[in-house]
Amino acid sequence: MSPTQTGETDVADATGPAGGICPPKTARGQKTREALLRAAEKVFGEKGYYAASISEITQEAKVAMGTFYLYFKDKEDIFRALVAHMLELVRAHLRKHVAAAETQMDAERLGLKAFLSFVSRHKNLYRIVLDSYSVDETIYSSYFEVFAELYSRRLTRAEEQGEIVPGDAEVRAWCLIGISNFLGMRYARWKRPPSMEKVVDTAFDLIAHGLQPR
Amino acid sequence: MSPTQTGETDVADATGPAGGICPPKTARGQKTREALLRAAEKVFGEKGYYAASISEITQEAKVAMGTFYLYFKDKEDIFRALVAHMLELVRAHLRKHVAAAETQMDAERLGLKAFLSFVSRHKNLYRIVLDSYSVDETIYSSYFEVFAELYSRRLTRAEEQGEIVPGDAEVRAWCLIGISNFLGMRYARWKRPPSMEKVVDTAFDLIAHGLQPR
Amino acid sequence: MSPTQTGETDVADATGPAGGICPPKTARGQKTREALLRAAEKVFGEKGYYAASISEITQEAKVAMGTFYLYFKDKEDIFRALVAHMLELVRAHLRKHVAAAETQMDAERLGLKAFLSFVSRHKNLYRIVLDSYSVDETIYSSYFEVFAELYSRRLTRAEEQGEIVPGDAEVRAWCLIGISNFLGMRYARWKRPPSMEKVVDTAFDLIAHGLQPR
Amino acid sequence: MSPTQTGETDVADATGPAGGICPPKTARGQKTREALLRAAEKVFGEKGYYAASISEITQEAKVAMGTFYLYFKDKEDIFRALVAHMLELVRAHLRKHVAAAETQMDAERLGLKAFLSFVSRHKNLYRIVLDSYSVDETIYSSYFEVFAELYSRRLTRAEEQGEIVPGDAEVRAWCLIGISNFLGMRYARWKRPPSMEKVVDTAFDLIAHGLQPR
DNA sequence: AATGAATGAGGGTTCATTCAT
DNA sequence: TATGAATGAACCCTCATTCAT
Repeated sequence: MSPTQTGETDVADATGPAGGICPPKTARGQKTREALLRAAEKVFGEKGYYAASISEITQEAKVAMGTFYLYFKDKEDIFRALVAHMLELVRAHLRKHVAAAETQMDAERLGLKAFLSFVSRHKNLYRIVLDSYSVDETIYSSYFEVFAELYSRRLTRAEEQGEIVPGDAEVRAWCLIGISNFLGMRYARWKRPPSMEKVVDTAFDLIAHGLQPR
Repeated sequence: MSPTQTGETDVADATGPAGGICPPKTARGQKTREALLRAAEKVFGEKGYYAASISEITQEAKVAMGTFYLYFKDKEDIFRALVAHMLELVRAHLRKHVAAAETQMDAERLGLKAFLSFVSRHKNLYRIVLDSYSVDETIYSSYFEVFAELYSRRLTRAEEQGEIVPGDAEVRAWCLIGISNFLGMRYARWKRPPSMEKVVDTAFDLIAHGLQPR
Repeated sequence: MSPTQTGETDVADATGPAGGICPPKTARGQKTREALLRAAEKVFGEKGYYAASISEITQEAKVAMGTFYLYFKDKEDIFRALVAHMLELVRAHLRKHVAAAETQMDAERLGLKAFLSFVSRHKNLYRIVLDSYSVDETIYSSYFEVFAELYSRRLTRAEEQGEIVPGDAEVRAWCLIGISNFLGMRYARWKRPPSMEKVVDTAFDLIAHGLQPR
Repeated sequence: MSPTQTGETDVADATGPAGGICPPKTARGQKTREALLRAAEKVFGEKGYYAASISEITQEAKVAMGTFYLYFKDKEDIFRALVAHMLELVRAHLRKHVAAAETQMDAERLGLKAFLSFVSRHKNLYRIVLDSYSVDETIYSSYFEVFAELYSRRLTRAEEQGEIVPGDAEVRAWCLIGISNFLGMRYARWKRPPSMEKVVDTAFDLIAHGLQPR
């Protein structure tokens, strides 16, 4: 799954002799751009957006400083591209693990579990997502909005199929996001972490009974 | 409720003109320190930690740059003090509104509502709490840990009194924090915000049924 | 031997509401001034003129910052007073130890030894003397000029009394100062320091034979 | 003789835009670095280490402030490099003038003279060497240790060849350094400077007779 | 005589971005 | 396409000195 280029497309008004950043035209250029994104994930993830410097990224990617600006407009641009990229990774991961679900609530359960397994392996994702709030509140919001819509759709469907008791899908969606988000964030950092099974069971029990028809 | 001085006490070895930060010895000094904290709340809240400069804070507080360093070691120090201060505010607000509750679940409901009303009036709290993650992950964590303990205790008590079905109190606590946190964060920014009544009802319904004995 | 007040007397043009620094009139004031000088010796000696701050001195002396300016015009003023004070100490020490000498060359020998013993007990003297060069070259020069005159007079007398071969007293004086100064500076810091006896013997042998009539 | 890079090599862990100070990779970079060192010699020499500011140095070198940090870690770093550079200059000068000497004591005489001629043309060297003491005592010490070894070796050889009476070479070395150092320092600043011939003759007479076999 | 809060100019340092090659 | 030197605005922080009490 290649990284999207959200950042660049937003800046049609880019000025400058070279006419702004354009997607790489050669295979070599493609390689360089990807190396920069990979480096950005590492550096932003480890040090945070503000503590990280572009030169650290270029060093990590083993290119010269000037090269950076051939592919990204500025520091924020690469960060946006990175967040979009990470979002894609999460969604792909969830899609894969939820595919086998037979009911909406089953999907919910599998999704929760998949999410926990994802973040426990990508702890840096959190640093990046949270940093996005200080960079530009809308990046942060849009990140979660993607999930809000996903959850809303699922809840609506579940309601239609009589799996759950009727209720405001949007509010419930935010509740579910809140649950998985906090569990995910805490899971990796727990003092004495309970087994993932147990976490998922406890949380899903709450959710399932909270929503089930009565 | 006066702001705690977490930050400063950690740095007894600080060097500086006056031999490091020392608590103000006169009433005038106390006033100045508080003015700086108030200014910091405004500036950090509006612009975010990294975009804010110390000189903005001192200008807002109407003191000279150097005065800042009489009371705080650096930008991070005042930020820590501020987070601690805000945490106190939230807790005091919750304490007040939950006092009247007769059952634990009643307390849960009142607390959720109180939290939403608090954050809808202190939108800056969010920016500050989220920024704390980039400043120092542990500030962020410790902020939520306070609530985790509060919720855990309440859930344990509820379980003892037969109000809810048995289950892991810690995991459930993080679920509840996730819910109130995300609802709080979204509530102020909702496109077409539903009434707070409705949000609280929907969320509490989920929680109450999710936990109730069966 | 009380510290001289070189600094203040040089600044008759001091301006300000209080009409400049005036020597303390009360016994209490005298005490405070001396405490400041003692503190200055410690702080300047340990950290160097530029690394030391006035607040360190006032803290060491256990007085408030403002008090400093009741007794000294500024940082440089107390430093000058301190150098003058130290110079007095050295001279007094030498005077005492040289008193018993019967010949000029005997005085030379005893003086060299006394100087080494003085600096090996007052290592900070060196830091202060050398710092004086960056503060104001003339402080440094005047410090050594005192010794140059002392040596010149002694050499002239020695020559008159036939103890030594005739020669330019001033140049020789600087040679002797150079010798005692460098030995003094090195003595305390020697890797495996030879006995002071040996150092003095070796150096005096060179000097005595270098100057003796032939 | 190019300046050594003592300072920089010590700080491999330096952080910074370009990942710390690295030796210039292009001829242009080399030029700039040298311009900075030349500027530093002028500015430090004229104003002293503490009174000099980095921006003065960069202005003198006609480069932007930021450029400084491409080649030097900080003010102290360039100062160390400068001292090392000056030391090289002195040694080269001495080597050249002493080469013709036939005996060790002849070398001593030529060296003394060469040293005086050097410092009378490079008066700033003194300010720099003396300032080095306040910057870091070890710079100052290491500067003189180079000469101590040089003198020690020469004296040992002289002794072996029967040119001088036996004695502790190290103590004598410090005596000789003291002499040339103080004469050098005073020579340029003498009120009514005696001819250099006379100074050298007087001092060498003292030294030669002080050491000659008897 | 003493206090300690307040001042603010001044300097060091960083780093995103540009530019010449 | 790539390089890496150069830029300079922006900001943090220090500390000698003044001032009100």
